[in-house]
Amino acid sequence: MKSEKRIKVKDLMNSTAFGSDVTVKGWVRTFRNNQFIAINDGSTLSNIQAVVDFTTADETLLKRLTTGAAVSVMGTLVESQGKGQKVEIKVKKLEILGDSDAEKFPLQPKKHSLEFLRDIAHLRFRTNTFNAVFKVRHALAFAIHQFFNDRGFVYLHTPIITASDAEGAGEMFRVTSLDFNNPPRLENGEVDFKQDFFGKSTNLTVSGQLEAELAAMAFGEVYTFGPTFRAENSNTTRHLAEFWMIEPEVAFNDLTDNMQLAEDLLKYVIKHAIDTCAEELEFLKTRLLEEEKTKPQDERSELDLMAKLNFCLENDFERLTYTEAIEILKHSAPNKKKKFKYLIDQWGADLQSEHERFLVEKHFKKPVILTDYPKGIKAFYMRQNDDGTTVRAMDILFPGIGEIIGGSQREERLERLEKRMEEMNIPAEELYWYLDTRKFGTAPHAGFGLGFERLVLFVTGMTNIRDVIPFPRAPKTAEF
RNA sequence: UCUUCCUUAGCUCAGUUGGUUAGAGCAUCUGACUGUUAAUCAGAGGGUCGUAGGUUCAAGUCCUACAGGGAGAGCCA
Repeated sequence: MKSEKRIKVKDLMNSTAFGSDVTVKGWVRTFRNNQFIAINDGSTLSNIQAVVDFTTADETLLKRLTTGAAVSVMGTLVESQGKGQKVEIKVKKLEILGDSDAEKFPLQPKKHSLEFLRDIAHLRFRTNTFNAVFKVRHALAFAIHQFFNDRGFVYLHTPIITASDAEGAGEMFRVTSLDFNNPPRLENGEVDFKQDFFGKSTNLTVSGQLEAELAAMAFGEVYTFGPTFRAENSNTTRHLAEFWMIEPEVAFNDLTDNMQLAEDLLKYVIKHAIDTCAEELEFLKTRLLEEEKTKPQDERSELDLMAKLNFCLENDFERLTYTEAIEILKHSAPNKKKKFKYLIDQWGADLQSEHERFLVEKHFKKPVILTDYPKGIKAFYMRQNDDGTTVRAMDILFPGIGEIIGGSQREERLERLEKRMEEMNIPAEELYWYLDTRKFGTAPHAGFGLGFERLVLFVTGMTNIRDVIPFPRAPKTAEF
């Protein structure tokens, strides 16, 4: 068959060019009744129905129309006689581009568990659920760039390999070209990293924030959007060893500006997903409803996916300080009845997941921004309040996800910063370049980190973070 | 890393107080039907019950260890 120009299924579904010949290429989802091929080409969740005349068609060719096979069909676009679809293709020419052995191909035209699909992540793109999830993921990524671009931010590529292990944002993955079995050693037995590729010990980045701050001190507003690596042994539905993070950093912003930027960003990208992924979100909404049917009544969410997203757009996020949150928690029913595993008794304790969930899902029932945490439980670079005990930190908590954003106004005063680094045993010499921003033209500034996969989790209504990134990297998991 | 649950056919699962040759639906194969919508109907094949030990006359079922997976926790985004 000579190569006719292929038309995407998405463009065909609403076409009224009946009688014209069209070519469609895609993958067989099902072949029914020896004559109806459901073809999906990924452009839409919908399949186009191609009808073959089995009385004249080559029987051996029809036998090869198995689930998963790649096909090219040329035929006349007609109004469907059947009820399930408006248009279909009356096939004139059928070509199998790639066979798919029905005995071995693991996907069937039926529901599969997410756990099973995770094991065949190289094939799961071919399912409706993952088609929808990754379309939404794309839309969100695109919207993030558009949001910042429209506001004059510079997209900054911060390094993936870094020599600074000073930030303390978690365990790091070492990067080396030394012979792992026989590394050069110093006289005291330690590995001699002077002989390593970079002449020093290097790791994969855990954050681009410190570098972003440097650029913010020149461009005013910058953001990063790249992969981040944490070697934590975290086995949860919301942690990955390799994930994508968005980190805006804005000069002259204070914490209030920072909160507003974060809220605006989240609302903008969710709106964009609603506007551009109507079909996908509708599918995911239904999927979630089906999934929740298997749960007991009291564990089901009150709002469906679309209602939840719209609710998020229409309401201001609840803003309160850590201290106010502690007061609410202290007097909450679960605390008094000792239902919390960790009871809130005094100021200064770190909030546990159960407390965050209570505030977001039970008390306020909407996204919550917590600010002004005790300095003891937060990073060295956060701006210290005059009370001497709290810092200008903010965490944005989402229902079902927990912390989706963590950020702060940064400590721009050199002396305060150096003192805090000393208290927290952060080696100042290694971070001389960071401290230089405070020596030369320091200015108030603020920023935050948005966990991209957590955002995708929220918008798609999926519940395991490993199902919203194509090839998840997690402890004991690096397949594909 | 901790707690807890799970592992039976390609997939999803059932399997009684331990008791003959371990079942179902879907998928696959064969045939029928031919405007179907996860097509339908008839028939067939397919399992050393996660692995290794142990208890017992007898283990899919009870015990132990290990492996893999899920959920929750910690760490965080």
